[in-house]
Amino acid sequence: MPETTPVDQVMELVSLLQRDMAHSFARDGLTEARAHLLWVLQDGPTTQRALADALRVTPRNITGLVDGLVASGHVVRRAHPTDRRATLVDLTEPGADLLRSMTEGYAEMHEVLFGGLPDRELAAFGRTLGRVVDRLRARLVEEGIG
Amino acid sequence: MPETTPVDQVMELVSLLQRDMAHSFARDGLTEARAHLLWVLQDGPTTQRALADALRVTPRNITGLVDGLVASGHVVRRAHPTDRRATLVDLTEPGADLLRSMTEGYAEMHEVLFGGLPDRELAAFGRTLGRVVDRLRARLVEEGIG
DNA sequence: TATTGTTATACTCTATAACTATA
DNA sequence: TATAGTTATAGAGTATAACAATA
Repeated sequence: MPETTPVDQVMELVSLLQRDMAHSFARDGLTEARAHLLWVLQDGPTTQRALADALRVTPRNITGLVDGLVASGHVVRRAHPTDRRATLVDLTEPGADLLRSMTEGYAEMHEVLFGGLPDRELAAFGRTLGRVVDRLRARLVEEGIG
Repeated sequence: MPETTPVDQVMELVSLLQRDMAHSFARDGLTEARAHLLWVLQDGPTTQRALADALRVTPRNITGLVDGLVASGHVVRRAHPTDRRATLVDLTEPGADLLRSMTEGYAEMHEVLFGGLPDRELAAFGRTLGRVVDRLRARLVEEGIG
């Protein structure tokens, strides 16, 4: 019988989580990339340049994603108050509503994944996971994908 | 200061792992979708229909992915021995070599993520992760994404 | 000179629908 | 009738390169 390794478990987690999120986004009429952009707008109006950095894609991409979100009524482009080259992307009222529901969904994820787990078990899990994430981050830096 | 929750940690893990894998695949001249297809071929020659089910995409997609992998010399199409409608996709020698190196990379991932961790800690982590994965799987079934 | 965002172009992944060959 | 895979068509995400406006 094929044994399940911790690495298998992690990969399975990634796969399931991706499917779950893609499903949620689709239900909201969003793609993953657009949902990601909306998520970044939590921090307030943002230039397209900053969005490109946050999403790790080219500025050209942001143009397309923002175009889509403008068409769907979730965001608007506004003039930057001091830099006339730059454009600020900001949430509309419906966009802010959607982001709120996304935030609620994110909070509920804690209950879905960990609800009812003993505090000690959850704490231990978090400690180990923290180490794993740190190792992975270090590896990316090593590989120059920092 | 913004507190890091276990859900944040999980999301960070997913994000980092995706970047790491995309980087590895790109280094091998593969996209994520093509790497996934190659991975499925571990189990031997496979019909395109079975690949479509495994990758959860439409048969039309498999045509495109296989076309790409044929062009890059990683796989070949072969006649199905008994069903003349079906096509078997099989690894070439270079494709098998690449898959071997992917398998090695997968095995090394254990060392990257968990190397040097005490057995007890790793075992506890695996137990909790198993529960979390089960919960997530149950949720997908509930949502009808089974 | 450097930066911001756009137009132009191209590639990949994805989907649906219609079709052919076969079962 | 149903299934396997293709052609046709379309939309979304991604990239590079060239460009205009502004810093």
